[in-house]
Amino acid sequence: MEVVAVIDFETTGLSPAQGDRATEVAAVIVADGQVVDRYQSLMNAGVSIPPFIEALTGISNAMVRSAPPAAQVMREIANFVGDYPLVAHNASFDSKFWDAELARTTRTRRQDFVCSLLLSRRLLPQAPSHKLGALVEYANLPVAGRYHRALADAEMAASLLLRLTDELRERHQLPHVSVELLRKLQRVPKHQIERCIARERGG
DNA sequence: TGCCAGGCCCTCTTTAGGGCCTT
Repeated sequence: MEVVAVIDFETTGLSPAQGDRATEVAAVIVADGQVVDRYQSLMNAGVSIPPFIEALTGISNAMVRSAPPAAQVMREIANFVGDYPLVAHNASFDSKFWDAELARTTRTRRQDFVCSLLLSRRLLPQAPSHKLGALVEYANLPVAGRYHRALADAEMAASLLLRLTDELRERHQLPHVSVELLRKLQRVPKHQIERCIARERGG
C-alpha cells in the first residue's frame, strides 16, 4: 500500500453544519506497514465544550483555551499530511470536519478519504461491532492510549487499516493492496464483496 | 414555530423505518 495519513478529530458534537467545532486533531503517517510520523494538537475554536463531550474525551474548556488557534492547527496538519490519501474511521464524520475547519483557512482538501469503518464492515463482517474500540479488541490490536483522544484513535485506526490490508493479502490472497483498491472495495455493495475480491484476484 | 447530522445498511424494502457509527 502507498503511504497514507490516518486522521482523527475530537469535536464539540456531531455536525459542523449545526455549529460544532473541532477541539483536537491528529494524523499518523503509515508507510511500509508501520506508523512512521505523528502530528497531534489541541485547537482553540473559541467555542464551549458541552459537559457530555468533556466527559467523553477528557478535553476541557481550559485545555482548548490555552491551545493554538484552530486555523493555525489546520494549516499545520494540512502541511503535515500533504497530498497523502486520508484515512479515517467513519470518514463521513472526519471529512465533514476536515472540510469545515480547512474552509476557515485559505486551504482546500486535495485528496479523497478512505473509510476504515466501511472496509471493516466488508472485510471483518463477523466482528460483533464495528466501533473502533470493539474492532481493536476483536482483532487483538494494541490499545494506543485513551479512547476519544485524537492521537490514540488515529494510531488505533492505523493499526486497523494495516490489519485490513493483511486480511486482503493473507485470507483473500491479493498480493498488491493499493489505496485505489481500498477506495473501490469500500464502495462495493456488501453482498457483492466476495465476488468483487475474487475478480480482483483473478485479473 | 419548532425542528435540529447524515451516510450506510438491513429488512417484515424500494410509495420506509430504524440501528449503527462518528463527537
